[in-house]
Amino acid sequence: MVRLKITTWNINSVRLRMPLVANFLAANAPDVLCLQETKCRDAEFPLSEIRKLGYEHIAINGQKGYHGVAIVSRVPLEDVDRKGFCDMGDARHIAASVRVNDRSIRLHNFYIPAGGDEAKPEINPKFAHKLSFLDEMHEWTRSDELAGRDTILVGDFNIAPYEHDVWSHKSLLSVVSHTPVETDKLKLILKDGDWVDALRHFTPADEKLYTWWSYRAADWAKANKGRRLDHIWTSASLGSTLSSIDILREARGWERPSDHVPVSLTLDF
DNA sequence: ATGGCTGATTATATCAGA
Repeated sequence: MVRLKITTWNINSVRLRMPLVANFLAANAPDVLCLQETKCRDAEFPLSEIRKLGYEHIAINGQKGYHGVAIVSRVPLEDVDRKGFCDMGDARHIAASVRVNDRSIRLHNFYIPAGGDEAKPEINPKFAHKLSFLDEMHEWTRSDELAGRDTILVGDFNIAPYEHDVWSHKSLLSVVSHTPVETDKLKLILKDGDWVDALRHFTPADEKLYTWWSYRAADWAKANKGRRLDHIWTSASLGSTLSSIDILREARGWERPSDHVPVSLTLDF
């Protein structure tokens, strides 16, 4: 049997939090770590520090100050690709393939736009961008590029699609990340592509599941007003390989933490 | 009580996050 463990983590500045990345990799040893919000240019990415930890294969798509995604891996990465959804010049996607036995598994790492404050696309261009991004992503998931491939979509989707993906469904219905227009779009992509929502695959629908807790709570753990913004979806072809998931809640309590925690999926081939 | 915070920037206030 071959085991593959993949983690997604919105790191909120990879340079600032490099010590946390090192601790996480040492203790959890995923094969592949997908990062979002790296917040640095490619030339500023801490390549050598990560390589020293045994993760020698690194694909990055960065930009100055904001956004930015990366895939770091212990196993070779093939066919690295970066897509520019919505033609904004944003670094919000990077893809690479890993080989398991005789199968090529395609990984797509996403940082979907947050969408700003107002859930009204006519007055808020950031929310309009988020909705357009979802529409483009939907089209792309139906394209030939994905047809018939073993695929894993991961990342910070910035949407908590289901009632128990937020601390209060009622209070958040008008809050960007949980409004019906965006959760409907995400659920349509999920359904149309026959994707497996790996976190929910292992967790009953009525059980609360969060991957993000705001910095603004006086005591994040006590308030526990979380949202499930980070996701791992697999193609149906990988359904039988899904073994377990892990949401590393304790990472939210680390010193100078990201507001997102690492989310991992283990697959057995 | 969703913003009370956090991070990056040719900074000392502004933008972005969500």
